[in-house]
Amino acid sequence: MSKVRTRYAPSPTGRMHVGNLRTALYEYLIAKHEGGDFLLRIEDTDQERFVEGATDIIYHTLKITGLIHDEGPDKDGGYGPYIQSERQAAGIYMKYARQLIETGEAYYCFCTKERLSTLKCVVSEDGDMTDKEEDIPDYSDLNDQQSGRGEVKEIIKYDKHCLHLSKEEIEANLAAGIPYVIRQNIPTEGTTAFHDAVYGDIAVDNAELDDMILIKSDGFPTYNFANVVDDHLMKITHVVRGNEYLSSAPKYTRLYHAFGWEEPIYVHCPLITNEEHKKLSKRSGHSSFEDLLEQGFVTEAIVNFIALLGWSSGTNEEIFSLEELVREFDYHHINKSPAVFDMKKLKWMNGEYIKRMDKERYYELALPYIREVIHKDLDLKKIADLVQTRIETFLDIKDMIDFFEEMPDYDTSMYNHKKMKTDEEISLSILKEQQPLLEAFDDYSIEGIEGVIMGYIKEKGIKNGMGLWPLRTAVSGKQSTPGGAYEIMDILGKEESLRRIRLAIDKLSNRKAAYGN
RNA sequence: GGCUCAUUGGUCAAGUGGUUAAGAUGUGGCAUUCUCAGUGCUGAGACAGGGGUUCGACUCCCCUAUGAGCUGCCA
Repeated sequence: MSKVRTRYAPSPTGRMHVGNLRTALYEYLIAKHEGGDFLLRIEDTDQERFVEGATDIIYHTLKITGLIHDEGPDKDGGYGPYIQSERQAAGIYMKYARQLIETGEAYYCFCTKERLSTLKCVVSEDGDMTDKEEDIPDYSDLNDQQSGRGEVKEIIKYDKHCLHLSKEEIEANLAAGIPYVIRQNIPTEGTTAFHDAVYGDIAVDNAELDDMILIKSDGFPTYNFANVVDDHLMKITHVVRGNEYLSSAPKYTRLYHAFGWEEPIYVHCPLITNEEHKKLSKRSGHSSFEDLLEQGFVTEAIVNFIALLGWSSGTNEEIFSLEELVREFDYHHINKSPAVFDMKKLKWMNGEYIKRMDKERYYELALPYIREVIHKDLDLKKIADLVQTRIETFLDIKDMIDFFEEMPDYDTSMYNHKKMKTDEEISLSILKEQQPLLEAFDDYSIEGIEGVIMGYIKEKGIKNGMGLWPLRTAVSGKQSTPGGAYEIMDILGKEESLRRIRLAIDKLSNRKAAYGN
């Protein structure tokens, strides 16, 4: 069996959609699981949608996720060029298109858009005929279209008008420089069948298939054509792509047959949807890898999570490093039904990764978020340690530690706590008693403070909670904090801790005065 | 509208004719801890519906329903 070769073939149109990232992941895993090669091919045949800088995003994403390609524009493996616009310039696609014309599998089409629009029309609900052109949604943001074609009742296929042009007419048109496209000639009868590794055998009536355009009037190939040609030329063994391509797969099959090429193994992946079970869109706010990074997720967790969207190891294990995924991944276990991108579970998984992260890397990632909140001269690493086991994303840090920077304005009712058997009254007297003890010593380490406070609690014979709840509340002003009173005071230091305790005493005293008891 | 695909707890999912239908996440409770988080224990929660085939169907077939994707000189 020949060496496994897979390819990731994104078009540089912006951010890296998580669906595409998962496709890249699966392609990488399939190749690496078998010791094969993973290639990168840039599909920039749509000049209108090309976005400056998008290729950099692709390179960068593959790099930081660890999906390292063996061949690509920057790594020649002998099958280049790896950028379709360059391949186009080299005349590759036109050459193969002409070959198809020779054999009658394709033909020139000189139809104008106007003529085509009379063919393809839209009948709206009320029966009005509208020009289809007007109804074409903004495809640059197709994902956000909720029902761009909701009213489409009927679309008529291309009528093969130009298939019947005589050789002379074609020559004359070409000579006259009339714009043309090259279309695939699909038989009107019979069926086309193909096999997909995930979905099994699928057959479609040829009558359903449109004569799709292979070469556009600007001379560029369409995705449909370039993909087939390049996959063959680059000896791709497993073609992995999203489920949205399943319907067009028969056309690709016809192309392979037309060329007499062997078909690759198709692996169509289930769709990734949002909570509403719709294709993940920009509106959901987390459709791209970059969105996720901005939301405080770590790359390993993202990779791990999306690997599990449509695939399962069959074991009870869910946390996998990329290396483990390479070892475990078997594309035969990819499942068919669409998967909802569940942020809740991603958050959980991200938390797991943060907890397991070694200190050095964790500090590197967390410190920037801490610096956003803390400007005082505090031990930021200690603060980071406190939240490492408590956050799910780095964005959680802010709300958790803001009280270190500035004492929040809190209500004294917070001192009422049934379980701790404490209220404002009790808290006030406890704080008043603890204050001088805390004034009188200088070792503000966790152990030092613990020694003093525990000594006090023992002496008074009260429960830990009763002795600690008022203190923690006083120094934090928060219902809940990462870590306890000792840890907080250790970070705050003697001066600030006592300042806050005095503040609390004042606050409680004033309240007492106000209520007159 | 047509075509294609899908349908196991809220979500991700295991399961390939005989199971008490895993596990995870989320969610409820209890315990522990000065709070939170964590940890431990524990609870609730699923085979879309209807017909077949079969001794037996979550598993196979058909129909229905629902959902999704495609239906572009976009990928």
